[in-house]
Amino acid sequence: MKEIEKKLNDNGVRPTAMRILIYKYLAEKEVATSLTDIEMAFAKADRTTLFRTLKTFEKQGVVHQIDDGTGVQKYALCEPGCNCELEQDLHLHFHCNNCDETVCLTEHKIPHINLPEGFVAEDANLVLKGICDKCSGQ
Amino acid sequence: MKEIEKKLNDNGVRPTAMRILIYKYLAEKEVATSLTDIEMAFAKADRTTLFRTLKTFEKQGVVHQIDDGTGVQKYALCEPGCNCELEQDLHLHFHCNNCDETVCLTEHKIPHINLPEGFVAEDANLVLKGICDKCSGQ
DNA sequence: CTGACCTATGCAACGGAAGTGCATTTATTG
DNA sequence: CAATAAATGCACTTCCGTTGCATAGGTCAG
Repeated sequence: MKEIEKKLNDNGVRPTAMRILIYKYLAEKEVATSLTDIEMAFAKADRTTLFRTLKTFEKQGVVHQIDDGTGVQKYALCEPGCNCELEQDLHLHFHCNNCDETVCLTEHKIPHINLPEGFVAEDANLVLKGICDKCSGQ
Repeated sequence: MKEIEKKLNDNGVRPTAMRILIYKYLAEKEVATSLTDIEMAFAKADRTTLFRTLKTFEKQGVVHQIDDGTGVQKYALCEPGCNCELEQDLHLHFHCNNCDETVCLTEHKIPHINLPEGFVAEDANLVLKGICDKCSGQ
């Protein structure tokens, strides 16, 4: 518990009870999580609070946002030392068509792409879809 | 005009007046187009009709859907000979943060990625964001 | 030609999700 | 303890995708 408080403090986020719980939830879940997921888990909490908590986490580099093509924004904790905004740190995400879960493949960076003249890339998003390790093992 | 009719027929889409107009609009626009874009251009037409037309086009391989991370579904005409569903035909898309337009880079295929054991990729989506050729020239 | 039929179109409404404004509570600091 | 700032909760809006149902319009068999 204390580590979470410290982690949040280090990122400039005031460690309120709610925020610690949300952080803990994200840490245990280990897959990309939507606002609605969190809402289900914390039925008492207000959607707005959860929404703003995630936005705060994102701004302060605690989580990064993931667009996995489902049309729902998801979030996952940043790895220690993760610099989401830097192009070389962009890892890819895998969305399982079977269990509908999305995971970060932090070891797999997005390869560099040679663009046509005039195009300047600042950011990239790569999502692979298919069957994940848990589902393919069945 | 006749070519469009033929093209639609060849793809198993009945070439109604509306559909020909929509096809023409997409062809002239040359960038990924949202339902709302089309709605603006055809103020008299009903949103549902446009929506269903796009879905029909998609199913019949006339257009492919693009998720450029803006949270809005977009569509673009398939190139002749494009097999959107095949993995080797997956090209990448470029979203300009300045003019907000998304273009297909049909020449640039998504590079093959080696996934961890147990992961089976069936589909992929790569979106680069930055400044496009038109905007960087200014 | 005509009626039966299928398809396309139009209208209305729903539902999910992101987002905002404002009031209230909780925490921090002088 | 008072003053201030930050976090939380409630209500509401907007946007977009989507569906159900009724109608119009083209197609085809008899």
